[in-house]
Amino acid sequence: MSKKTILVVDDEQDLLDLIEYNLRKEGFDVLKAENGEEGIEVAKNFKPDLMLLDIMMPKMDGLQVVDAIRKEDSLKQMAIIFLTARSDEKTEVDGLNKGGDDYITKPISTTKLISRIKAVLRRYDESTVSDNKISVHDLVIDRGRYIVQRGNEEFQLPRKEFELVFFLANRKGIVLDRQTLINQIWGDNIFVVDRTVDVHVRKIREKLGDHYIETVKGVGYRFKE
Amino acid sequence: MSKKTILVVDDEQDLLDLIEYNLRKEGFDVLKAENGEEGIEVAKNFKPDLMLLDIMMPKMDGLQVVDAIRKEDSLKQMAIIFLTARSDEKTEVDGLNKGGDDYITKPISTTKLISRIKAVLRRYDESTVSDNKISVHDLVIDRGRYIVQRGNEEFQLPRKEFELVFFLANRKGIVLDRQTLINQIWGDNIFVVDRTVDVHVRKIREKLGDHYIETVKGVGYRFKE
DNA sequence: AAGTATTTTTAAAAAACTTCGAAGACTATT
DNA sequence: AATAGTCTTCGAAGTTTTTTAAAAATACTT
Repeated sequence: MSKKTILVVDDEQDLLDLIEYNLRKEGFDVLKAENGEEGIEVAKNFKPDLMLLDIMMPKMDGLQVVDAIRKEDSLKQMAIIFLTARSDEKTEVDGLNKGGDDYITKPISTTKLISRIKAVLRRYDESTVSDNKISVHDLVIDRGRYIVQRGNEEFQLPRKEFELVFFLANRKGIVLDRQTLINQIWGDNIFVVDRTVDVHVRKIREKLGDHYIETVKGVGYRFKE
Repeated sequence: MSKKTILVVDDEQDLLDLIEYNLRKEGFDVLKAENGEEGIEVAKNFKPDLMLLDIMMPKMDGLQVVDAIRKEDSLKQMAIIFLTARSDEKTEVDGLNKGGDDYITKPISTTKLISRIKAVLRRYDESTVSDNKISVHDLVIDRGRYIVQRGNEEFQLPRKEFELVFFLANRKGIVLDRQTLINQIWGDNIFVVDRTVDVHVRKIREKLGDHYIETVKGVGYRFKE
């Protein structure tokens, strides 16, 4: 199973760093955001597997963030774990209907955090097995079968190419720069030259046709809206 | 598939109503009970397909309820999902050993609840239907006799090879990575080198021909659609 | 229109992955 | 305890994919 990405949203910079450090040590990819709005933005762009969300934040609080997220079709199936300042009855009840999968009270125990995260992700995997399939334009990109279909045609793309279209297609319309693509598909600590992305894009276009992936000069690539 | 009936057992009236509302919206029939004894009673009388069971309840707790139910022959095959106050490792283990199919932590996410219920019911249906014999393409794979037939030909595959084709054939089209195959066929905590899978695939291809199992480089194997 | 920056192509090297052949370990049966 | 059939591991050999590097093409700027 591939590397999971976790988005941590909290207004305390220190805590953010601490959590990041510990999650990375466990082999997760980590994204950070310091407030609700930013969190939503990052979530939309990167589709993390799980979001660790502080409930108490200035401006937009955690529950509002959840509301916003559950409205997004593409984010509906992301797991969410709340961070609460204290196990406060009221908060708990509020969260009940809001769509969190679990909650953890501060101060945070690292061990607890990790095991809770793993538990949620594990449960998630089981119920989401066949959910990695997306239709865009005239294509069906099916990660279960590792196949791209167009009508009766079937394309068997090699792994990196496949992951690349799949990733782009899941974020159609938005431009992703090369480094982002590398971080997401190759992994954060892998070093590859960014021309590599170009070559893969080219191969995809060769096979699927060049009207799916658009290049935005000076920035990166984008799946056609 | 006919309409499924779900029995919800919880001592909080509010939660009971909330859950009922959401389940009905999803097209389930819903039964309710406010304590363990009542739950057992209703279960016996109505034979629901699935029981949503709070672990923490006054008088008779959830685990006792399960004990009682698993004794009843007529209820043995009902699915059970636990509701727990918090994801507490110990409860988790206890509960799953006791014969629950899944558990959900409060606060409850409606979306999650629904998808979890569907997943469990799906699994149930699958395991009840056609368990031991499957026809794919020109093959009949019969687990009762450990034999694969093609026309008049009969192949007697050794156990591991057999389990492997059988497993793949039951999921035809979808790509399974080696680790998954190992976990499923060899067992979760058994350690075998993943080349082992390759060798078994090769043996199968030697005997049955190589047009059944396809290799997806970098990912795993897949039974041909 | 020339010059600069960026992307696309191409080709070849490097890395990753699968297959194959063979041998040793293990099991069950006689 | 010997035999036959299975299962697992290992190390090439053979493929395919991935990456790099460099030339050609394209877009952008002044």
